[in-house]
Amino acid sequence: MSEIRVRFAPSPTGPLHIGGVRTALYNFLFARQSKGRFILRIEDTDQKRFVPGAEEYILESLSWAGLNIDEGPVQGGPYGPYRQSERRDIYKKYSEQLLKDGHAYMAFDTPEELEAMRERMRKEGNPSPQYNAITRQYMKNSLTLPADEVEKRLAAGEPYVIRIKMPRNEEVKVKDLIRGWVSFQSNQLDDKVLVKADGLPTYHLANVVDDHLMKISHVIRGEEWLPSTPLHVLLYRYLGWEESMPEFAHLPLILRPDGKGKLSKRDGDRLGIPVYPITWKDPASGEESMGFREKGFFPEAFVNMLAFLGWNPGSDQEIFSLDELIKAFSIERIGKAGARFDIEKARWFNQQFLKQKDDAELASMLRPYLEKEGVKAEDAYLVQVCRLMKERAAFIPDIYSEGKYFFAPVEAYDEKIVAKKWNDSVKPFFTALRQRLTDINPFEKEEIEKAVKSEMELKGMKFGQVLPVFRVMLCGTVAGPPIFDVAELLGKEEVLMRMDRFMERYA
RNA sequence: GGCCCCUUCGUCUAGUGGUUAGGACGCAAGGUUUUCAUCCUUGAAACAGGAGUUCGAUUCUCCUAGGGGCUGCCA
Repeated sequence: MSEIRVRFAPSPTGPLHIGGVRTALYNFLFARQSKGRFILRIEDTDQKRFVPGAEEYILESLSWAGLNIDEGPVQGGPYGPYRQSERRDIYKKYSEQLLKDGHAYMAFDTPEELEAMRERMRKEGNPSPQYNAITRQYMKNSLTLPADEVEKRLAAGEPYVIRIKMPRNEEVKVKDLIRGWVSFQSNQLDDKVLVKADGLPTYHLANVVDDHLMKISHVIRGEEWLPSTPLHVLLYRYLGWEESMPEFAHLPLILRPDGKGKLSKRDGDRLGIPVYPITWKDPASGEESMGFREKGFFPEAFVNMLAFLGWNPGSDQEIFSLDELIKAFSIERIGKAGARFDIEKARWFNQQFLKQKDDAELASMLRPYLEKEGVKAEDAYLVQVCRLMKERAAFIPDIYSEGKYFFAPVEAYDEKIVAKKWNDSVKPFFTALRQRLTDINPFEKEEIEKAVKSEMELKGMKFGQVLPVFRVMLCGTVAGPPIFDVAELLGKEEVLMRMDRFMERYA
């Protein structure tokens, strides 16, 4: 069996969204499990849509997700260059071959003329006019123009495009690994532009030529490409490569969480959910869209979540490391239907990974967030905070946002609890407790608990009367880790200060 | 509009010509926890509709509906 070689071929027209990352992921998993090669090819044949920084963004996103590239523009490889704009000359040879063999022709129609033709046909009731076997007869191309006229135009340097000459009445069958055989009628297809007036190929030609030259064995891409696959099959045939044509697998799309349509940037803005792997700042508008990374997602969780959007292992296991995914992945188990992205499930995945991390690791991951907030804390202290908070967090930043009281004095007290529980019968209790705590050395949770309990007994009070108040004094809220743990970690001095502050305020 | 793809709980999905249609997220209830969270238990929740094939269809076929994609000198 020949080597498995797959490619991820984005165009650098903006940030990758999670559908793109998932496509990259499936390619990557397939390559790794079959000991094949994972190739990155930048499809930048449309210079008009080039967005600065997009290629770097793609690279960084893949790298963050742990999808290491074997061959690509940065790492090179035996079939480079891996940027289509640098392969200009390569395509020329093949477009000329198609021309020579009569499978393609030159068309001199200006964009205006094309638009006029379409407008005319729309008026005649054709909602999507095509440049095809019928209409090409009325257009300016090397099929309709006299040979000398063509020569003249060429000599004059008149711009032209090269179009495929779509055959009539042919059935073109596409074998898709996910959907089985899909067949198309060539009459329904149009004479797609293969080479643009600027001399660069369109996706269709470049993609077929490169996949062949780069010895791609499997084309795993989004479902939006299925309708143009018959065109690609024809191109392989006309170029004489049908025997070694890659296998195709068209992935179902990722749909938006609510409503209709596929996931888009607007959904992210509207629903406050990330749609990009890492934060993207639009160079034109300066607008920033937050990424999964910046939201606090672990790359492992992100990848795990993504893998399950359209694929499943056929077992009950849901938590997978990248290596486990590589072992378990199979194209056969990719679903056919579009998958709706669910932020709640994504959150759950992240929480599962967070729970697995040890306290020190969490602490070092939390550190950058604290620095951003201007919060200082000792390493050992941070580790302890993580130990107490990790059961309560789904994301690293939650450890801070849900546990600010570990790093700063309480700003706001839960007034409902204060109103309900802070009364004249508990006030003396805390005055006495404060005194008892003063004498505890070392200030450890068992001793603190003992002090609280014995004072409770003395005053004949119940946990429910006392503990919520103690908690609000120290944390401001009734939610949080076991209160004696919190007290110990805060330390005697801080605990006493917070008690004083509270009692003064609500005296 | 045309072409193509798709359709199991709200969501991600498993599954089979005869099953109590399974799991996960979320939701609800209960338990554990002095709180919150975790954890445990339980519950509600689905085969789009209609024909046909069949002793029997969620499963196979067709039709309908719904959803999605494509329909550019974009990818």
